[in-house]
Amino acid sequence: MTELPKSYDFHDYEEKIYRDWESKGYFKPWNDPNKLGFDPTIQPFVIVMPPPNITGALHLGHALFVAMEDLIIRYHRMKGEPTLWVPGTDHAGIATQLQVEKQLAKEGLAKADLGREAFEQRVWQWKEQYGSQITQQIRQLGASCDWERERFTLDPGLSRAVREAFVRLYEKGLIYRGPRMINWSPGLMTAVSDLEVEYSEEPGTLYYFKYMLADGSGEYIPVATTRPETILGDTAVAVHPEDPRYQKLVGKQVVVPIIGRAIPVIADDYVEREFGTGALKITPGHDPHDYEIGQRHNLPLINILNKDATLNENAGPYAGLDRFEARKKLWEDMRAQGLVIKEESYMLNVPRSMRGGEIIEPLVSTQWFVKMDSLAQKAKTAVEAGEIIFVPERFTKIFYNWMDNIQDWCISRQLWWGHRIPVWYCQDCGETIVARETPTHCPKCGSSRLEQDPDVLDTWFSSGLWPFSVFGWPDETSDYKYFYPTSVMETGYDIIFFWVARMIMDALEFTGKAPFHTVYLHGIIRDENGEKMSKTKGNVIDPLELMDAMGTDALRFTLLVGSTPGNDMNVSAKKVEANRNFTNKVWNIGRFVISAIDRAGEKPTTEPISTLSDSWIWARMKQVVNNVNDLFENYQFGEAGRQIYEFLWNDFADWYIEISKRQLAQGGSRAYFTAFGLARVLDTMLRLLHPYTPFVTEALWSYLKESCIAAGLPTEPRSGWEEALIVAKWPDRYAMDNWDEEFIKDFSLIQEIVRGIRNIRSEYKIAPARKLGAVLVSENLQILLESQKLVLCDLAGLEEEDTLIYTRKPDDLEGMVSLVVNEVEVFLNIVGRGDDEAERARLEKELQELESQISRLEALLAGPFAQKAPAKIVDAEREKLEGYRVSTQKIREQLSQ
RNA sequence: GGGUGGUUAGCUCAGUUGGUUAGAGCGUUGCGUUGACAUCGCAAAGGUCGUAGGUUCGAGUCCUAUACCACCCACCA
Repeated sequence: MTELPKSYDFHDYEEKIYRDWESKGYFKPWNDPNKLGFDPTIQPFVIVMPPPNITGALHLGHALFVAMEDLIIRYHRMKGEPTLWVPGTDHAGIATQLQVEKQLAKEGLAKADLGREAFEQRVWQWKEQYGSQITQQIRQLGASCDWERERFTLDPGLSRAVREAFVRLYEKGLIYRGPRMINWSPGLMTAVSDLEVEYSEEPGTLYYFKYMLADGSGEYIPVATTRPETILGDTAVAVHPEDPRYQKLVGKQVVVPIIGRAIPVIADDYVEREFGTGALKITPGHDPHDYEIGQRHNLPLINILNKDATLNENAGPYAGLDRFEARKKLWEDMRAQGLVIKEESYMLNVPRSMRGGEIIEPLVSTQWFVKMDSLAQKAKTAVEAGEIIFVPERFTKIFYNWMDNIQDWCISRQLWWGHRIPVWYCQDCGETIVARETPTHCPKCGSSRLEQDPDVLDTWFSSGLWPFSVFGWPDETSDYKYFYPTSVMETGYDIIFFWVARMIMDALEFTGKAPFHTVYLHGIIRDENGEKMSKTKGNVIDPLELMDAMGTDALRFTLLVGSTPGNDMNVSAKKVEANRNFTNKVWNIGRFVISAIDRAGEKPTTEPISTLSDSWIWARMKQVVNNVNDLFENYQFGEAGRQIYEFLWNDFADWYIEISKRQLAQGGSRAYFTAFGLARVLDTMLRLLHPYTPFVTEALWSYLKESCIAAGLPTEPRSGWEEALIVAKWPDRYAMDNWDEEFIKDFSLIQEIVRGIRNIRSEYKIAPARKLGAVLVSENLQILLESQKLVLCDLAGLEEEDTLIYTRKPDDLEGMVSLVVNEVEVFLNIVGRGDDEAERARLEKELQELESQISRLEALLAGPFAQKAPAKIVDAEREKLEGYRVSTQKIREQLSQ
């Protein structure tokens, strides 16, 4: 006998259940290449977890992907596939370095005080201390991943993979080093990639000024700029070749304000004649377009910025000033010299660093780059060939678009935390050595004076290798051979370019295989008003708090059911609360079922004929199982969850359990088989629900199992109880029989009658406890009604002895309240009901509604619909019309009495 | 400038081969402790599915145009 507490207290179960799962090894694939009896022919199901940053405290975005992946993993595990989910964390170069620098700052230290080695050590310390926090929180979410295979992007093995990848790309000529225009982050003091720059619209100024001709004629070319300080780096002024205003000036020299350098006027058709003054100052050192123009015209390139965005010695009198100070000062000086024409307010698109938020400066710098076009084309081809599909599909186009316009990727970062670039420079002969392992001497001159490139690689360089580096690549390990390529990549659409695209390119390049066959993309989580959550807005919802207050299952269910693939999702505590109620509902369904089983008694020798209710709930359950299977195969987890929820609450709890109470009270074989039926439905539904709410289902299922065994209930068609729900068999599709539909149809009629009677009771304010007498009349359904009399009485509050069922209307119905459901007439004996007028009005209203439906259907069936629509659809409408007609006629009769 | 998503009940959202009275949760209103559940039950109110055209026997669902919101890509000084 199991007595469960009245409400589900998740605190009692979550931690314990998780520990139990893990200790029993359920998170590990049952078919493992490192174990005896391994069968390589069985296809595994594999997900590699998008590694969260070690800096991260768990946020709802993590909670969403963990819940989603865990759902997919649990589903496949229950289907019996060897299932592996590889967890891990990312070293997150910039983010982590900043975090540690912040910590140092509190001690009054800068990283330079420590020096590189000590600083790196400090970061490792930090990682030891805080890096496990996030994985601990992921456990709390119920993630059933194989923690023995946990990886970190800076692990020795994965670092080796990074060097291997770098060297291979270099040897193929796909990695090169050179001066290029890059995005420089003065705050972070490093180069960043194009993807790490965000543009924000901000009000600013367009400055108009004079570029005086060098010939002293006093003539000038008017030029406009948004960044006056870059004037100091100008090496030409460009005009459109066919611009009549300036044509004659092409080839002449003009003078750079203040510093007096003479530069040429050139012609280039990049210049738009209509924009600004039609003349463009060219700063090849600090503008991507100017850089290209400079290349075309062989212009010199002047860098005016230091790494911290102060001006350097090329800025003459402004050297040492911050870029914005210099802008102000220079403009004042130019005004004093009469070079200023005007200022105009102007909407700027300011490039800002995604991380630090400060303004990015484009400048020319020597960095390492990956040549992308050939990699991208290969990736695109693979997707076109269907080797990888995106869910939802629309992201395929976005993917192609990026691949077609891809730029080379700047991969070097001027940071200390990350994968050091595996390149050494000979201090004697200047040779560049690119190697997998640290070289001892220069292969060219033999010198041992080698210095490694000080830079590290973009964090995403190692992330791109993740799907295979976690399995030991470049070694052909047994894990790599069995588990790679993986199955599904589940992640947010916001990192398609950063990560998904690069994984695909890298995998094809290095392993020759697509790294996964499906990319499932989820959306971004927002607050209840659709705004992005941010600390400054103060609208951040902490998943840990939610879990603590409402339970992990409630949070998971909310995230899983509230989202549609690829769409953003608004989350509020209210929603989680609603699902907390659902977990409690499930708990109480279990509580009821288990107590029924405990009282089931001895197995009787004969099995009674199933009631309509029994057949109905079973048929409905089969429908749900089949739907859920279909939906899962199409990644429609939200809809599947909703159907499970609806079935459990609205069909099973609200109707069937209520009905079962009477069946249980009847005792004997009826009670026994009712309990058995309850157990079977609950067992099946817990299986379906488990991937969503693993804890409450696991807890309940073990009680259910215990009770069933104690009661000696059979488990067929299964041969016995599994060890635990997490490894229990997933419900396969059922074959639906045509009588299933009949059960559902018949039962719906009973439901409609019950609802109709309840409705009237409510209208007439009849106390729920008060039983009513009733007369039911139906020519054709009398047998069905008779068989369901008890159900009707129980659910609609009718007095059993005063409830009569006829095929013909008796005469003594005077003064009873009536209603019509299809061809069934119901007369309720309501003493002390309202006046006849009100009753008349009610019937007339109903009649009106029916008549409008009838005329609608008559018109429909008289039109071309009858000829053109499929016969099945037309017949259904005809049948409906017939039903309405019968009902109308009955109401008319009642009105005429 | 190019592209994507959204616009459905007071609020937050479902609605995948177009099928004919459009669904849920929350909120609202009225009743209520029958052998699990007040984290509950019963009943009810509430929507011309952004707008305008079109295709079709039939459109929330497909096509065209358009408005507004959000986002992505590109970045004309």
